[in-house]
Amino acid sequence: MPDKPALLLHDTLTRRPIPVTPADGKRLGFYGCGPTVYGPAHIGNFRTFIAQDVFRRVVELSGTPTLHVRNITDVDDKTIRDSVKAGQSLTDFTQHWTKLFHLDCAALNLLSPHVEPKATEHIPHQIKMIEDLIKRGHAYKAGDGSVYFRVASFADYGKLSHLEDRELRLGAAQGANDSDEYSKDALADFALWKAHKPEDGANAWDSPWGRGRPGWHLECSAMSLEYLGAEFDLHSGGIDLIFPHHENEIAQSCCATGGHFARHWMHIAHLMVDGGKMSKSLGNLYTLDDLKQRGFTPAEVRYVLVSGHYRGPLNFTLHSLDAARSALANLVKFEKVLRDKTGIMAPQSHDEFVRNGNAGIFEAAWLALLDDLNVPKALGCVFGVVNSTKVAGFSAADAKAALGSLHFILDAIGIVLPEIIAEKTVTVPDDIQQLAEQRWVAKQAKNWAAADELRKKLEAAGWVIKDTKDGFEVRPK
RNA sequence: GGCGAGGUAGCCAAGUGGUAAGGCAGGAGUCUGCAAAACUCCUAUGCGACGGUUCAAUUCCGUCCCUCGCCUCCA
Repeated sequence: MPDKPALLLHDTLTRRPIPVTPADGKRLGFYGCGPTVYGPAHIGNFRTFIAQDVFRRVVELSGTPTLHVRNITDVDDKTIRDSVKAGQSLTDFTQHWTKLFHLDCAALNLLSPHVEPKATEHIPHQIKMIEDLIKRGHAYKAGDGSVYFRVASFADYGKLSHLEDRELRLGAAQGANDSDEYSKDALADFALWKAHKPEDGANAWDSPWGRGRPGWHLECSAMSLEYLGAEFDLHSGGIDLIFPHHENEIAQSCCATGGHFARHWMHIAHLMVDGGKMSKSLGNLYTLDDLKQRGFTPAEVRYVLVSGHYRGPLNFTLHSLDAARSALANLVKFEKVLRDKTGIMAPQSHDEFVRNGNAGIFEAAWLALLDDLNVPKALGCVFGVVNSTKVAGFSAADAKAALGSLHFILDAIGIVLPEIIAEKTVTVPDDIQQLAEQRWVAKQAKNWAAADELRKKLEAAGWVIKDTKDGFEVRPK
């Protein structure tokens, strides 16, 4: 592949754009922190997963295969608490929400990770890592049977989040009585293994330190090691995970393996709603189902979530979904005009266009994607091309090339055009059809008053008439 | 208090040391009996405020105001 430009991606650690390349020169291994499955994921969660999805698509379309690992967190305080509340086993409870998560992912056109490991299925891996950390002097067992990571033992701690002298701040940040933390040597130390507590119920595993369960951060370290190795190409997640989650992962992994862990860090900014933060109490925390119930499609939701740069906050509003619908409709129209020009009547397989595709007339949009995944700029470029392209002068071959390029760029962003509305068959009730025909007759007779009267009647019934060259169409309003 | 992100038209949102992409919404026109569609065109002397550097700043620097995130288990 001659001089394919690599994706330039901002790196959280060095705070500058760095070309994304696989260390082994073949396949790019990356880990994305997945959901904690204790309820429906909200659109803020999906903003992150969609950004990771676009990342993967761009890398793959630029010619580099990926190995995508995204975990399922199926054991932590909340999953335990809520499964107990629901009277279900932890497994049943988390499987339920995992299933729903997968449905949402599919609806939003997210590529499935190649590996999707669950925390509960990697307890031995996590125990092994704790043992290594104790052996190397980075962890210690506390009086209550919990095991903690000794932050002071890792000189690079804080490098990712750029937090300095954290110890000094901890007094202020720490709640007055945190009974969970009494046995730690230092406030900054964090749990690798949490000793069993009564409220954990049956959710405990045997370990060299007694029954208990792994700490949250550990699963990602253990599972990334298992599937990607001690060092891998990129790690990503929501911006809020920088500290402490990713900082702790780095500490654990580097100290346990002696490797350097992730080479590149990508973090996605938060989604805001109506100019403010999303929160349950404000009633502005939307799930995909919420929006579907309001009549919006997952494609529209994806369009909105992708329409702001991943490193900046994005303001979500219901109105933006309306805007997305119109914008998508315009893309559909453009696509149809091109398709008509090619003479291809039936919708072709999306893959067929993409497979041999290249950015072509959408080169500028593709370059925007390669420059730190600038999707909003790319979309601007796409519409610029759509507006300025005179398809009328195209040959069938031109149209086919343009069609392939359009699908290539849309595929990179993960946009799937909705079914063309005009092609949907709608059953028109007989009485409506009759009225429409009466109007047509009146129109032919140039009886405008009667024709308009009938049009009004139809509109009142919820139907709209559109005259065409040599006939008319009746459609639901 | 520390670290970070951001404040660009009615709404959403790119971008640049040389005079503001794109989407939505809105407006005008052509064409249609009307309507729809289609096509054409228009819509920020302005980029939070105030200073500074510069021939030139929305873009660089400084101060300030506001919003949002993180500061031990929130994407």
